Amino acid sequence: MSDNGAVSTSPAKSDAPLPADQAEVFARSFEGASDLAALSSAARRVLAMSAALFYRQGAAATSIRDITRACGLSPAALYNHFAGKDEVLYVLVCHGHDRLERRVAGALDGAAPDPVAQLAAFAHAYVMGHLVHPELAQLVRREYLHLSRPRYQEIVLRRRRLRDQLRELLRTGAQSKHFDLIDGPDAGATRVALMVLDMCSRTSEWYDPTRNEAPDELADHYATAALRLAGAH
Amino acid sequence: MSDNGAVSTSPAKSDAPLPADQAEVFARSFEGASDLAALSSAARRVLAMSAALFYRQGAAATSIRDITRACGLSPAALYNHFAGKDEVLYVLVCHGHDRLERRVAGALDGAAPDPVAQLAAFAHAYVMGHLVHPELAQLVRREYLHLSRPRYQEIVLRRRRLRDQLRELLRTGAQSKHFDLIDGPDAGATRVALMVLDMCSRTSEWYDPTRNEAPDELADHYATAALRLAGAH
DNA sequence: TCACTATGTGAACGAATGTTTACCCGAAGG
DNA sequence: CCTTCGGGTAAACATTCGTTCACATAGTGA
Repeated sequence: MSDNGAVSTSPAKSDAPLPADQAEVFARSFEGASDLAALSSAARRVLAMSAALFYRQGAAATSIRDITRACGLSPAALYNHFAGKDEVLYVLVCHGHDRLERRVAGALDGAAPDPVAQLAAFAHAYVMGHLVHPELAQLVRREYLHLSRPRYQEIVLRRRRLRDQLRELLRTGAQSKHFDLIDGPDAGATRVALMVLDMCSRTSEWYDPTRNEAPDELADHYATAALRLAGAH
Repeated sequence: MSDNGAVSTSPAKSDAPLPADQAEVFARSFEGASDLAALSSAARRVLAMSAALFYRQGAAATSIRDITRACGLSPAALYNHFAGKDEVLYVLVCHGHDRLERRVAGALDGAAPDPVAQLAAFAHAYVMGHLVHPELAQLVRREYLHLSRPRYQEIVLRRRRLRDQLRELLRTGAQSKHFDLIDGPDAGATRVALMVLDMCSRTSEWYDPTRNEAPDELADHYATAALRLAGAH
């Protein structure tokens, strides 16, 4: 159980924006994406509309006919651009992961090399990655579970890599006494890594730009929270 | 985005236990449930099998025929016990919430009245509620989003109540200087409440009783982590 | 001009969906 | 003994699903 009750931007609401409007929100997140640059404009429209519908009602409840109807196309037209629904979802999920991973890597590169600064940079970037396009983050997180088996496993690996990166950061930082993890450096690093990732990633579920502070302000709070969790000094 | 990569008990795996075996796991969580006591044994079998299948492949991807076939029944038999699939899911989700809410309320009652003890008790009970039957917790959390509109809203309210309880606890504790919240007592309480709930509730996603420590040991760690987040002294 | 490719269409495919209907049986109660 | 009824069935309901097929149209490069 769990969400939290902080439901503001929640799915399947009657007062939610129309799919067409929301599709544009997703389309904006496509700008400058290397993987998506090769796609035709029609394919990108299908992708954006799929994202809006997947976000609104879940990929399982969204039919190909839903997608193509919203695009003003016939169902068969989708197959000119994608092999099927699973591939559409896969492209979206990959896009979301690309964004996040690039952002985190960039932040770690740009920060001072000491563990405390690195942890703060990681948490900050990780939260930012969930707040600049919260809808995309939610979509990815909820729907990657329903990918076909091989694609699902590929995504699991990508997620695991990110977690291992954070855990290693915490472990070495604990050994050099920059952190005071609740448990030892080993078990503690794993646990705290999960705490930080879980806590930060959920921000996309309730974040509402009209009611909450600016993304980087909120990300600052989460970065200092991560330092508290790690017992940084 | 977000899960974390700590996927151990994850859904839709080929090496996952058979639905029949897993149904028994869910059935064990039904014991002593007041709401479910009135149900016939056949209804409980349907419920347990539904839980196993919902957990394994999602409620949207589980057909009534799937459920009844696994129970050795005809599709029509389900309608002797439930109004439809939505009601089956609703009963399961309510059951999960009942368990958690009762556990948290009991823990708060049994703990010392000072804010620090209350917060620790809340976090401990909240984590325990997610670890004694992690499958049920995962099921509830993933699938309540797909309930019919009115039932979905009812569940949202129940979740919000729990969050408000924790926020109030943090707010008054901050005013009495027991906590040092990152922000002021107001904005800080909301934020820290979300951090604690989000962090704790995700435990059910990766917890594996064969690889991790005992539930109450892990809950202890999360309780002290919550105290760190709140800046308790 | 001609072939080609990209992008679209309508119609159909078989399979699966949630649900309803009419019917059946075995046990409990008067 | 006969009725009632909870719990079960088979069969059919109208939809919807993802996908494929044969075909149309438009622009492009040779």
